[in-house]
Amino acid sequence: MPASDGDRSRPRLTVMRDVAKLAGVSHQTVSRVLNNHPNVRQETRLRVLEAMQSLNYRRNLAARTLVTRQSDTLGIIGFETTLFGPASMLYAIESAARDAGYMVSIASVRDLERRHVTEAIDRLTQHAVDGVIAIAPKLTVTNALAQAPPSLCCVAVGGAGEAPTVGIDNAAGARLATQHLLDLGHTTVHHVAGPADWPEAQERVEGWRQTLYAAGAVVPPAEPGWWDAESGYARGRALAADPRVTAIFCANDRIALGVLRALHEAGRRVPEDVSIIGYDDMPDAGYFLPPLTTIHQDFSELGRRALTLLLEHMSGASTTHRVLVTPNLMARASTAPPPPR
Amino acid sequence: MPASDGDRSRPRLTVMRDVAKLAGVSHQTVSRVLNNHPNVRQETRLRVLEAMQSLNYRRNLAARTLVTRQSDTLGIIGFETTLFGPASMLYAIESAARDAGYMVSIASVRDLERRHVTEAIDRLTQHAVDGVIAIAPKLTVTNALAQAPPSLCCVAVGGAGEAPTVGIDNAAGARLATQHLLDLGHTTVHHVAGPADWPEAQERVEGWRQTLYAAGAVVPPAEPGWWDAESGYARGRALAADPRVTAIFCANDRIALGVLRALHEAGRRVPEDVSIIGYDDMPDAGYFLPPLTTIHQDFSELGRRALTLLLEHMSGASTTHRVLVTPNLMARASTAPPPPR
DNA sequence: CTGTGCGATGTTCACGCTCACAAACCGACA
DNA sequence: TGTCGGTTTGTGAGCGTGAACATCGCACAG
Repeated sequence: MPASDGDRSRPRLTVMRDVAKLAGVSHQTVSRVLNNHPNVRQETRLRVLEAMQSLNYRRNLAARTLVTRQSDTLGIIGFETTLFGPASMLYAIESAARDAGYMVSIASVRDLERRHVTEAIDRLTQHAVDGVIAIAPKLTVTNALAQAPPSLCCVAVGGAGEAPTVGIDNAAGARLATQHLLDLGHTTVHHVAGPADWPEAQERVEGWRQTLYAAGAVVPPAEPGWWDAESGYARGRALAADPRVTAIFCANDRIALGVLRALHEAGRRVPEDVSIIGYDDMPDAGYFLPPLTTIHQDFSELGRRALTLLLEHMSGASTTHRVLVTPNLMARASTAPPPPR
Repeated sequence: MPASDGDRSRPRLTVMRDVAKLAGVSHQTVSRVLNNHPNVRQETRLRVLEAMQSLNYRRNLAARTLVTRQSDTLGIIGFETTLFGPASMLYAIESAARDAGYMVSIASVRDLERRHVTEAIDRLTQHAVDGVIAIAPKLTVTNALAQAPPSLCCVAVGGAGEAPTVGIDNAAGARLATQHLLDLGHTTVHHVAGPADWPEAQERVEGWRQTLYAAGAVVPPAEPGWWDAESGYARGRALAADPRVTAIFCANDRIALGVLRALHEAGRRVPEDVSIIGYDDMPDAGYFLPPLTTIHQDFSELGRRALTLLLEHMSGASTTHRVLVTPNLMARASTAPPPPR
């Protein structure tokens, strides 16, 4: 003989109706309590809350999403998230999102071909995210973002382009770095740049160039490279061989590490012979040989700002297009006045 | 006068019924096509697919989740994901998950108090994830995991504990490192350990100790510290002051960086006077001064294994409890035979 | 010619929730 | 006492999908 029906294969989880029955109200009242609707008598509310607690009730978000069409979930499009910068942004965004009551889904992109970005947006859309933040250091991304369905709010972090953007003020950081070296007495500053197709790298080049120009200093050529120590080492060797080089601004700390090694091998001391300044203030930059002067960026602030901007756009309350976070200088031992000539 | 009803506030998105109508079938047939049900005539299938394409139909996953109780989403509990190791694991897991058709939601944990971990599990549960992978370098996490609702499959990455675990074989890595130094002729090897409450750090201590013991070498004391260069620097100064120290195994590369600096300041050359070996092979370890010999870990492999294990457990096909990935040695310039006495 | 079995398709219901609307209730005031 | 404005609560419908069951057509054996 069959047992009482209803307990088939599925475990039969606690739903609103159960809470309602226990509290002696309708399911709608439970819903009201859950959504903090004002028109619920205090006593009723308490009874419902108690019932929820004793049944260990959790509302089914899928059902909620089905009817409200919003998921309280944000999508993040990630790129190169094993690097310190992007990883920090990711973390910062996630933290801010959580504090704002959002869940975060992540869609990493192996390379920045537009196709892959579009596909990532697609996956996120299908999972009904309410908005998207893209860690988007290249133009392809921000532009692909602009082509997302108009109902989907997107914000780009880092880089530049058509979509609303939040970023570190790279030009300002580069100016800070360059000016610091000029102020120490160097007649000019060399630059080891990042990749040419990354806006962040270009903005740093720009800030560096402007500062030199404004100071009436010679602007040496700056050939681009990749973001790693290997690239810094390769170009550092060339710079080390040139005795006129007394100050080098590196597009990031990893590049600086490579340059440091190249100078060391060439027998040029830092900072006595050559001053080096990096960018990022990655962990342990203070323990390089010598400790690296660098530009510090507040990634948590960046994440918070990105989230705020996204929420503003989602609620239609803002049309701000670009938000910049100001970086600051961390002076350490790798910079000093130039050697007496 | 009111316009035709149905187009109220909400944009009225394309649903199965629309596709069905266009293809001249019932919505259920559309559902069958979508789920690759075998019993659909080829011709019908094509007609439906065509209709889906022309309407740009995407199925509503919330509705699907509501009825199937599964979301094709995995949860990741992240800790310290701005560090290289965890960030790499995160990325690797996400990649593997995507290839397996899963979306990934992330819940970062600021600190590893059990309370916070439980809370993270809670958030993920509420969002109906099908399973959880925790980046869990401390016991609190794996144990909290074991307390998750039994219906929720959890796998821990890194560390050890009650839940099924995937990790790098830290003891093996430590043996590799220690043996490498012994083989070079050092009479014993000192160790700068990681935090005492991190299993990964303890396993490294254990592997180091075993190797020394097996070789009949003196086992020096190894006081624990944190994972960063500052900690390495502090303990490096003490070691640098002891002329008997000729070989140091550091629990990770960042610690090694700090030790390197301490030795440098004390005027002890690496590797001529002292050999140093790290752990992690973080990016640019090959550009330290000197390039760091270290233990390399394959994080992608780790991520893939973690996902595989989780899926196996979810399908009930496996009871494997612990999976280990073998690390290998990256010999670079920071290790050499001891100085002649 | 009828019955049987199977593949292809349609019908109906349930998933758990929110929304719109209706009903009940309460005090106030003419 | 009746009506009115407001608050509190209940009822029913519908969100888009998948599962169970019903139906239909057809081939083939008896």
